Amino acid sequence: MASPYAKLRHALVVSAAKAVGLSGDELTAALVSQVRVPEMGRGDLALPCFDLAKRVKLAPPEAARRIAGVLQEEAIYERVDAVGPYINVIVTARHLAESIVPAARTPGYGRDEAGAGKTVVLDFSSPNIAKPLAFHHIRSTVIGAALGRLHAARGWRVIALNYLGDWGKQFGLLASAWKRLGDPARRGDAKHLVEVYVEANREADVERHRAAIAAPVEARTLLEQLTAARHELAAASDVAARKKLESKVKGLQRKAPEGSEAAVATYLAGLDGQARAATEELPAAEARDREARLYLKRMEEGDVEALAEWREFRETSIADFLRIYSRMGIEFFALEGESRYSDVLAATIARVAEKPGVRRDDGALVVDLPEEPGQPPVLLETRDGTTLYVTRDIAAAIDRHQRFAFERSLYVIAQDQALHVSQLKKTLSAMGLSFADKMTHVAFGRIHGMSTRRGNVVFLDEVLDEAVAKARELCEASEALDATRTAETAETIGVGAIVFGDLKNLRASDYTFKLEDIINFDGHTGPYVQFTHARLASILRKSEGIPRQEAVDIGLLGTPEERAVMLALARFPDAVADACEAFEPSLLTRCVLEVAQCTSSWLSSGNQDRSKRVLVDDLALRGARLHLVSAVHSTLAAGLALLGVRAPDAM
RNA sequence: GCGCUCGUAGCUCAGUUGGAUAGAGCGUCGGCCUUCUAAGCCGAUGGUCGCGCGUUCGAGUCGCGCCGAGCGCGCCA
Repeated sequence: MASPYAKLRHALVVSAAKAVGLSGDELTAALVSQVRVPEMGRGDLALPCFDLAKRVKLAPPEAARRIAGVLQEEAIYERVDAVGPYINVIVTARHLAESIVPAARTPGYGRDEAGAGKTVVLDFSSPNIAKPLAFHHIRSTVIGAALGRLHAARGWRVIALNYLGDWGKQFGLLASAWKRLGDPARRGDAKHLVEVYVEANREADVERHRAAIAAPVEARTLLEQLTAARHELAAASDVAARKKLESKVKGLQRKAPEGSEAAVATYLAGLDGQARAATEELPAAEARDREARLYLKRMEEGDVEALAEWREFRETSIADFLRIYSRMGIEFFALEGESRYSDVLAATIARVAEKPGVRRDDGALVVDLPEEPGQPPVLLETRDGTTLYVTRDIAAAIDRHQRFAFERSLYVIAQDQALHVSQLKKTLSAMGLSFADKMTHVAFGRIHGMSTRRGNVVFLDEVLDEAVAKARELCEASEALDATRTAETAETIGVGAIVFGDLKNLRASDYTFKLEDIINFDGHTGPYVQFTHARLASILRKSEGIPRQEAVDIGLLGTPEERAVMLALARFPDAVADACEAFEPSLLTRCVLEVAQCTSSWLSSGNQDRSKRVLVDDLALRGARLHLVSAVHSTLAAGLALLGVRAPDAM
């Protein structure tokens, strides 16, 4: 079912084409996509006539004039202007109201059946057990959950999978460190597990120790290179050579220590000290790293004791994750970790090995992708004989296709992993599995500026708590809110602000995390939309009932504020469809914001001019306005629900 | 070095397959609580769209070059 907005565009294009003697579905489709909202608020719709004019060999302004002349005769247009090569139309308020408001009040407005009979598998959130659910996990979690709801709204069967990182070396690390660092009394405490893991990771970080050992030499080499490069630059005369040297010096300066001679000496001495310490600790770190690998090996060989330990850690982490997911209203079809595939890995490797290009290299099993020269090969198995995550992803992809026969399989994973996902798809393709084409990497950008109070991790849970605390202050001060509902409403608003805040950003671009911004509820935020929704609910409560559809003359609507609200509402179904097809929830977020903004202006206009209020004395007008209120109220609620944000009726 | 992403207002970001005078929010400044909820509304301020060529009737958008940023690149996930 087409949206009211799509119908308006379609009608305009069909008439315009007919006016110059053209028709046809293909032409119509092409023209519909050219229709836009005119600038300067000079109308409801604008059609640039370049394309149309070309087809009938007229100058664009001439074509626009002719078309405008014909459109003027149509009853649904209040005004038609040809401005140069553009046609701007204003649709009559009556037509807007009649075509939009009843549709928007229909339950299920924005939903359709485009995905009926099809299955989408979504892989999202996917935290690693033993590590905390950190703030950066919000992106995959919230984008994936929104895409699931969007697909469901379009009739898809949705399989939401949380592919836990519950297998791998990090378990060996945690288990072996637990014996030394763990507090037996706090076995079931997820926070304590994280503490142990972080410390274990630090201890066994062989790379970090080696880097520390190499650091003093590297720093001195850099300084020498910098000095040499500066001398060369001073001596060089050729312009091209100078330019090259300048950029070299600049590059070196970025990495080299700076400051006075004394400061540099102190810095180098510091590095020397760190290197000595690292040299001492390195053997222990290597031993712990080896211990962790061996533990994983024992797990993969089915060692009962090792598996029991692993299972317990896993349960503790999962319980904590589920608590946070439930705060955000997120449910999964299943939490299926990598461990699900531990039994079929050998068979998977054997199956991949049937394809040419699989070879042993320094003990490790690698797959060459010949069509990708210069690209790194895929590693299936380490020289220790343990598997890597690509191996497990291959097994998982095959399994998912067998179980769900998906039409789409979406991997909501950070952009960083682009190479990994593309290798996964290419390996599957090379194995002759054509469903690889149905797999899409829904990549998202990084969150910068995670200013932290401890270490490098901001816990998602803590950010939610901060936002809820801020919301509670406001709720306690609110006169509109019943005191018994403060806590519940604060949770709704605080969590909603965080979820909405993330989904407002274009998924592919990086964004900067600032706690102050994220818990600031002023401006275009989740609480802004929720607040608008609450105001509408309040009006409905005070209205003494909404008249039946037949008893209302909806065409009485027509102030500029009301027109703006209706036009914004008309685009809602398009936003749902577009957000789903582009895997871009922010398209819906922005649409919802626009509806809320127009509505907010509309409602506030009643403060200056009482005749613009919804609850006016003229009962016919009041009835029509109440219908618009109820249309916006239900649409905002539906939009927020798709995004995973609750809509309070008072705040 | 190779590959991917990106550079728009003081800050954070939009800008629909190339279309009219590049838009929001935050911030700053000024109005509006006798108000269907001020978490709001109205107005002002603020931009050589990184730089330079090119394609086009038309470029923030497409191509090339340069400058700058981030990420990835065999035994972690």
